[in-house]
Amino acid sequence: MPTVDSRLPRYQRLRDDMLSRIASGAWVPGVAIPNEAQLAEQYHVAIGTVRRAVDTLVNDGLLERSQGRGTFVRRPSFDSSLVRFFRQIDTSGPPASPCSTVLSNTVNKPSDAICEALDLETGSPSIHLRRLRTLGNTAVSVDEIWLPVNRFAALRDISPHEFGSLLYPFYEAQCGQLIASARETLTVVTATADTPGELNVPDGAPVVHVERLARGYDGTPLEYRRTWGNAATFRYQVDIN
Amino acid sequence: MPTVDSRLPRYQRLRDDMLSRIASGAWVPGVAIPNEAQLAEQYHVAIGTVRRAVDTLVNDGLLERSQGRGTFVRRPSFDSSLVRFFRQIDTSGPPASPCSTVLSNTVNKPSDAICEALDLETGSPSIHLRRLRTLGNTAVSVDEIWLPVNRFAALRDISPHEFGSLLYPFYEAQCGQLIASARETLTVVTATADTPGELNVPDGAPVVHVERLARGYDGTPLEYRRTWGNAATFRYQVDIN
DNA sequence: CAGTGGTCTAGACCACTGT
DNA sequence: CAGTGGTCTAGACCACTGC
Repeated sequence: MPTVDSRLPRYQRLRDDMLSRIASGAWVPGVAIPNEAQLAEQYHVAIGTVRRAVDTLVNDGLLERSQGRGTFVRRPSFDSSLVRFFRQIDTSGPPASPCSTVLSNTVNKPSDAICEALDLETGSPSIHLRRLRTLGNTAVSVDEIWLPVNRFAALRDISPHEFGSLLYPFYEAQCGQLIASARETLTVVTATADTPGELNVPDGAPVVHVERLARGYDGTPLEYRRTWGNAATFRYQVDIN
Repeated sequence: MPTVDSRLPRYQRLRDDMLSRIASGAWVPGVAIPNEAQLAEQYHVAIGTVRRAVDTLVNDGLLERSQGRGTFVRRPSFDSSLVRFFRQIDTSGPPASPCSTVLSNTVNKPSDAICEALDLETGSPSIHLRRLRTLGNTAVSVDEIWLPVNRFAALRDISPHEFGSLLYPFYEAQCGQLIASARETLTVVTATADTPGELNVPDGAPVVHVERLARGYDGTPLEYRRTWGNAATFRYQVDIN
């Protein structure tokens, strides 16, 4: 057990160490981590203690167990993202599957607020994507995305139509950048001249705005995103207790 | 271990049994449940198995452990309710604490949809509360609340100003009805003549609408609620991974 | 079949709470 | 101080996966 040896419980120190292995990329999504008996031996603890540490990481969504196969680093699925709650508005036709298209890929200087969110010097250039999401024949949302050039340089030479439908696996494949978590903030605004025209909402109509800051396993901010969507297509549900 | 003895793991059967003790009121919020050694003996299992069952209920927010004191049935706090994300709009003055007032308490026949949600015969009468929530000098939201008369009869003779600021503890004290969980659905609408006038929003302005169905420990629907709030004061945040 | 995670036990010892 | 939950151990056996 390296590093600090304060009087934290062993399973927590163990958890922290396993987390750093994930963050550093030593353990990578898709391949099994060492089995419980091996971990118990490596860390000189009982197998029950290993299980407990693994439990906490499974709970946090970082690991995934599969009986008989092993324990794996999980790729975040973002199932609970707010932007998944835009629904099809024209239900007369058949249910449509969502589709997304990158409209443009440029490099520019984002606002000071965005630089700050991404931990960049104010005025630094940044990769800027615009993306349209549709459901059936109607536009549901428009994304504006900013990425730091130093980590995402490989994206500069890629033309919009070459982007995949899912961006996060694409980031991983092209730039080796893994998204681990994000914070989203929802507000409601009214459409103005600044609202992305692709949405086709009249001025004054309510628009749902979602701001997202996504981070890597080590907590570094990797992506800043703003999404606008027609409020009429938005329906969000939570269970509480 | 009463009831079914299928091939579920013991800790799950144990969990189910403890859950039914909570649902039936045999274990009540505020007083400690039997200690782990006693439970282990009662159920004829090892203490580790008891701990595991308790763990799941703690995770689900139904029990609460307190080292050295005991394990208790938890009163739900509804910290993550959507309606807690209406914020003060006039931040020039001092930060204000939220305040809520019951405006009216009547008995009437709610819409068919509401009867269905509450598992009532269509056309059954129901208790109907209207409530105003303010933050500082501004109205943040208006609630319309429906409660089945058979369980909440004691509320009929209570005049609006006698209601407490927190309704759920009030339900518990007056009617012995405990709220265990709820489902909330958020949509965005535009203000019309039907929008509660207390909100002071102009026609056409965006309004956040939250629908809530709250249930008891046994899953019975106990309260149906609709909340309207000025969208400009709404800011909702989630962490995802 | 060997290897993995899942369940369960019985017990030791620690840390915190309230009297 | 006695009583509670919190940590940790070492081992047995089961259930599932993939070869």
